Amino acid sequence: MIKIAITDDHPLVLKGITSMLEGTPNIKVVGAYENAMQTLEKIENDSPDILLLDINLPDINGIDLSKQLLKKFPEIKLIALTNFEDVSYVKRMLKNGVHGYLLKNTDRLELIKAMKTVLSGELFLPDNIHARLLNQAPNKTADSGLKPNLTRREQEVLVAISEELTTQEISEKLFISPKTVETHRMNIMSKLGAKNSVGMIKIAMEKQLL
Amino acid sequence: MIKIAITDDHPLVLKGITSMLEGTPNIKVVGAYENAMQTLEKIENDSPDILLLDINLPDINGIDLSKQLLKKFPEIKLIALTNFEDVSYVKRMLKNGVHGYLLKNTDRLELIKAMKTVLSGELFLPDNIHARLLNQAPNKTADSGLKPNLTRREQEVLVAISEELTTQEISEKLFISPKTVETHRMNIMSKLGAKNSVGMIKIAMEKQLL
DNA sequence: ATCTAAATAAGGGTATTCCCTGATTTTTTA
DNA sequence: TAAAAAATCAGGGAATACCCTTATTTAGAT
Repeated sequence: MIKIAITDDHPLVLKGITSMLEGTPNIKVVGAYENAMQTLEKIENDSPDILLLDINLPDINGIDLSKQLLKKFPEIKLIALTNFEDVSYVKRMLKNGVHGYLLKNTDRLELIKAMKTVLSGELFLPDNIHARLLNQAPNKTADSGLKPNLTRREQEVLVAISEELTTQEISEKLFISPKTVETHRMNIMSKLGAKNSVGMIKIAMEKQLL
Repeated sequence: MIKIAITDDHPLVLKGITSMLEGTPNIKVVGAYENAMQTLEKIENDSPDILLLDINLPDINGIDLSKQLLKKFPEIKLIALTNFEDVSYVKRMLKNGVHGYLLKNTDRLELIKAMKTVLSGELFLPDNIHARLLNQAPNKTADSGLKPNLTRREQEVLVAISEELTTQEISEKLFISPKTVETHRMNIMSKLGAKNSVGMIKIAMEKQLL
């Protein structure tokens, strides 16, 4: 029997995961905590094999909590729960010894797979993020559901925008019309799901396109 | 019997809400949709009284979807599901005629209360967000030691800009004049040495201000 | 209590981005 | 070689950002 505990300040997530795991043989949810303090208080008594740990907690951040937990309970496997926006956190948590991470829009199968993986001593890294995070080298084989593939020209325009150039300046730099630059910019924004140039640069940096 | 449907691309949320409402008398979850398209396709057939609608959907945004839904099905009550980051969206959705909103870290009681409220024809606005909106909860930037000398307000404006909000939207979020927002933005750019908002966000991310 | 930094606000612009539409040419890929 | 993707260009207008200046009110520090 694998014992699971969850720390998340969203009751919805707590309920959701519990519900997902209900009826799964050999897995039992033994604890559900809403913040770091509660986790530290109750986890010893519940003695879970795995703790699913939300990164955004109200009291202290997931990084500090994971450090403390790993120090006190080195036998517990930690899986970070995260939205994909939290990439930088995840990186740091992995460095701190967290055993895996899951996107919050995970499904039941992945959840179970993650648990088996970390229990076997391996790291669990969902491959869609994994590619983005650790695979700095552009691996074109991966189905880039999350990493939008910009064309060469779009990439150039993106870089130019990130250099604070105006449309006019970019057009002069690349020897194309300002209208073309605008088209490229719109297409980049569309591909990245950004509402404006600020979002474009933010997302591009998070996805390591810059 | 109150019929509920849910639109959210996170299976966790779907499961969580369904699980929360299970066993509640007079409430039944009749539909669960993962995106806007599915919602539009299936909602007529399911004919829920209330739709819980996530604001961040993969295909189109919650604002557009709520507009469409309210036009086609004016009798349906819409409750926006949101993280607190989405304050500006919520405002716009309320303007569009949405009947209430819930934080995703809601609990069962609030959920049920929200439903009863909107069914009675009133708006449901959870008071914790209300307080947040009114008080302008200071963002927790405890470790401001390393950072350039941005003031608290500048920090808030910076974050808002990074969330792709316009000057107008930021002014509504922070309850200050658009001109003040512009002043803050100018001062931030000046402090960071950026030529425009793009540079501002880029530098801010590099300096880990975001 | 006084001084100072911060936050607020506005006028009056100019520059730039954003958005939609529609289109032609070039390059890559199946 | 045909089809698809990429790159090119444009008009026209709305929305937003950018810039400089000045000024009052508020809050924090000595």
